[in-house]
Amino acid sequence: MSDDQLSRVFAALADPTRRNMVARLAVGDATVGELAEPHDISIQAISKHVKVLADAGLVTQTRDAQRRPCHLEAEVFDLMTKWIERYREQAQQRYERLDDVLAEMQGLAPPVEPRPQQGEAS
Amino acid sequence: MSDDQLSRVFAALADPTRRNMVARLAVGDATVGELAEPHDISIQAISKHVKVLADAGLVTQTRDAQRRPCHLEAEVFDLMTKWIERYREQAQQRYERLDDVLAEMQGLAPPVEPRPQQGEAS
DNA sequence: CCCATTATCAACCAAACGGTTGACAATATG
DNA sequence: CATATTGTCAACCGTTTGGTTGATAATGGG
Repeated sequence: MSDDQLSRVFAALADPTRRNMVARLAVGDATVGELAEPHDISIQAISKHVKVLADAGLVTQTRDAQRRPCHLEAEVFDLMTKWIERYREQAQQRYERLDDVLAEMQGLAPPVEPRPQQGEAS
Repeated sequence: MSDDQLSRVFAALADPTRRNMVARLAVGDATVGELAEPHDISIQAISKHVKVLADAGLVTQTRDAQRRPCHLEAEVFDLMTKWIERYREQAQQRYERLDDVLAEMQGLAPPVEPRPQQGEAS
């Protein structure tokens, strides 16, 4: 997967409206109009969202008369998950090693200040 | 995980510079300056990227003299992966059911027409 | 053939984004 | 204390994003 497509996939899923559409499409294929129904925005806006999802490779469209049924492509999810797992695992492993270090330190050197502070309460 | 944070996490990872920083942090904690080094942009820009990652919960910062070491939080990855898996699985299952249907259709009359009616999921 | 339905294209707009530069806060050290 | 180091804040700027409305394409039904 190209870096560029990965960016497009993450960006596509960063919008709650589009995540809703993905959730709907996971249930079954749907036309643009059907995707629009639960939302309070114009069908043109939904059409644009579909285009974003399609450009990311998350959705494909076919034709059925005037309708353009949208279909969710499961493959892209796998590729994205792989990227995530790669770094999650590394970080997790480092964390577990840290646990070992902390366990070893118990009863030895003075304990590290547990929560050294967080500047902002964002 | 709130819808809002999920949006922030996906948005944070949609930027290649930030994904690079995550990759670097997966290897080990790093200061803002260290994170900036491989990139050709100002340290202020990097500082902003760190803030985006922190707001998404992907990174925490502590203090060490003038330095602000950044630490990758593995937990958030799990939560994101869970969201993804939920829909990937549904789509995959539908795909497999479609295979069944196609197999069944060979030499048979079509069963009930699947009516993709409204089905909202958050 | 005309018209209703469905979706896209085009132009526009406000807000957010990713970058810049300049100022300054926080801290260690000569 | 003066200064160097490290990072953040603030203001600004061009581009992208997510929405709008209006026009138009594509198609099927009466």
